[in-house]
Amino acid sequence: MPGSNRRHDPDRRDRIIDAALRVVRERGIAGLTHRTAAAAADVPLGSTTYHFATLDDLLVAALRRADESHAARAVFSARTTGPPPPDEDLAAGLARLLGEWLSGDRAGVELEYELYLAALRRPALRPVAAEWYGAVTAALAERTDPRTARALVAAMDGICLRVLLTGAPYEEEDARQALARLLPRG
Amino acid sequence: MPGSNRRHDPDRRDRIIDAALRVVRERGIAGLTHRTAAAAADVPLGSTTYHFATLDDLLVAALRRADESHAARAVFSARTTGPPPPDEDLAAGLARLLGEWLSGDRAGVELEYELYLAALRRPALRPVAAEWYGAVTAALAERTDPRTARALVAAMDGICLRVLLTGAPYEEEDARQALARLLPRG
Amino acid sequence: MPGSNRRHDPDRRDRIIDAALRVVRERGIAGLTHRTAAAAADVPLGSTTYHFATLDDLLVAALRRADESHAARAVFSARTTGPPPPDEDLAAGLARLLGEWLSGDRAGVELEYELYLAALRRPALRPVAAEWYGAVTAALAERTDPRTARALVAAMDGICLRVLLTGAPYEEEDARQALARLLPRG
Amino acid sequence: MPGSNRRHDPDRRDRIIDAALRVVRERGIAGLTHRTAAAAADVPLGSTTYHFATLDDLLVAALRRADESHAARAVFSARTTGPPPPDEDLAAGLARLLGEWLSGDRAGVELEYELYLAALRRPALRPVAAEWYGAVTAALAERTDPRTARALVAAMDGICLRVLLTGAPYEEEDARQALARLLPRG
DNA sequence: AATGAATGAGCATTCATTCAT
DNA sequence: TATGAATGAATGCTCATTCAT
Repeated sequence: MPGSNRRHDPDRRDRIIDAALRVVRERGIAGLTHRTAAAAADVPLGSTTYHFATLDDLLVAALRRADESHAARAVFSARTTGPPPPDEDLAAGLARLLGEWLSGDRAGVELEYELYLAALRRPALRPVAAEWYGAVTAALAERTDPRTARALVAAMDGICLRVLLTGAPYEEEDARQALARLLPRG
Repeated sequence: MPGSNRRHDPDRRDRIIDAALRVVRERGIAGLTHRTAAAAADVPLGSTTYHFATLDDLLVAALRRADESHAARAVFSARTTGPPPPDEDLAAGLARLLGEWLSGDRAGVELEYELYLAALRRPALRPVAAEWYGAVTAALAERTDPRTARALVAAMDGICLRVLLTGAPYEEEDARQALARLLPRG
Repeated sequence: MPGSNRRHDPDRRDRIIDAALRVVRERGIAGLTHRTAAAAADVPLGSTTYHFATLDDLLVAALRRADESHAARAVFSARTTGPPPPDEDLAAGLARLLGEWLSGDRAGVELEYELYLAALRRPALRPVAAEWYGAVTAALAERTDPRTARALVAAMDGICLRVLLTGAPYEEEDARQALARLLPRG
Repeated sequence: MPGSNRRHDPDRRDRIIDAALRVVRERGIAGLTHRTAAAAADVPLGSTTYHFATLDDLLVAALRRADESHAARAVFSARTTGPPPPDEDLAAGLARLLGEWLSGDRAGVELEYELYLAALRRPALRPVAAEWYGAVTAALAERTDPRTARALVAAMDGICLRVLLTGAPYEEEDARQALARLLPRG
């Protein structure tokens, strides 16, 4: 069986990280262990402990990668840069964006939020959370002033949180109106 | 040997909940197990599993109690009921309240937020989170309309989250201004 | 709430036994505990331990009741007594009977066999097993001689066992032929 | 301290299986746990869970080994292959074989039957039971046709079952006569 | 007579980590 | 360099039984 035991496997480390992200997506951070990562990556247990001596090492690597490929961030950038769509204002655009995000891949939404919220208890993750917050705020600041951008991000965060934590439905018109109020009055 | 084994202990359930809150405060939700709760409450392991068949049951009880004894809620009520303080508007009051809360017992703040955020991945906690959200919103609605109250709560949630997750300092004036914008325009 | 706490409940013991049988049917003997019986009977745990001090007491009572209401036994009697059906011989009738039994309520079949086989390791159940064996043999002996009846019962037992233990399909024609060979040659 | 902890122990898996068989022999399947197996094999608990992730895995291995080393099977082969003993026919040989088996190591007989019968409620064991059934039937089929072999095995199973479950004595002459009837009539 | 509370023992299983190869 | 084997600790949870009421 040629190739059955891949002795030289330079991508293995990367594949373990991807597998770890998959595990967190499906079973939460609490479900990430050396074993679950090894199983998801289809590598021996010893391989995960070899490449990531402790679980924290693996978690940090996973978060870093999640940050890089963060879907929401890309979407944010695409939507909030460039000339504004002619027929909708910023508040309506953001409200619609939230609606699309929340009604899309829910597992992905939860994955991103869980990683983000994990910073509450893991100081090591705070720089990553701060980076993400800064990136989103900066993207929004291109369409308004920085202070307003921070307020918008906070409000959007709180709105999403309510949906995700209480199971309440997302009310796009409510969100649009709240975000609109936060904009500077011409 | 009378009294050597306290078979009759009517407050035991309550003491276990308190112990669970202490454990979560000090070691996070991940540190809460039947065993750690039993040790913290100084009761046998079987006692925790008897009163709370699953860990989720214990977590729900803990979150509910945290809500009940939530300092912030009491303060909310005190601040938002009765005639408004003459020399400060609602936005300034809420911004000051957040500042006091965030600069007070930080471990307590993290405890409450961690329990609240845990609902993201634990559906059993969602009804409790929803209750809490509803109670806070209702308290605020007495000073404004319900839709505005929801927007205020979301914004405050998002503002706190940023402080807690990124380590950024709390900017009371920023918060005041954002909350003020959310109020209906006279 | 009238009747909500039924203080005097003379059928409770009986209901617990019925519940125990239901538990064994669904989860096997290994699944029968004071707790599962209490839950199935919708009575407090203390009620099961009160009426049946040990689990064995409950198990014995359950087996006795199963024996009484043994469906297969009734069917056997109905089929093997009275004048023989004109157009089928004894072997064909028994083979058909087995087929009907095995293709009917499989949980019931497994319940009965599990209780029966439990006598292997529980001497207390052997008299019950012996009684059942004797009853079936006696019913068959009315249509042939006792020695042949015992052989028929043994063969039927072995045939069922193969189906139940290996998952092999029941082959009625094979069974009919084997049973026919066991009959005395005219 | 060389040798103080035997990290390298290539036979450990085998010893655990043997220990499991010993446990089942003495305390029944219900008495087989990871812990009892570990204690009987004089290995740490983790060693049993490492080699057999679930109890069913251990049970399957035990049943397979019991089958392999099944004394009866060896005897079967010896008795049923080669030229038939001149002075006894197949039925008499099998009846004698059963008698020897049932009057020999009774704990061993019960061990094997208990493992075999456990397939009734444990689907994981069914393939092993089917293998065993097939092997015995194939051995017998060398002395007669397959259909007759299956009938003989079923009858022998039923005969043994009656002895084991009801405590009735084994009647070799009855058995011989029943098995003889099952043979094809020349 | 009946039962809620209690508890120590035990369960299968998972785990991070170590170690010999 | 890589990994199968190993292990002690811990996990959530179930249990039969006891006991005070």
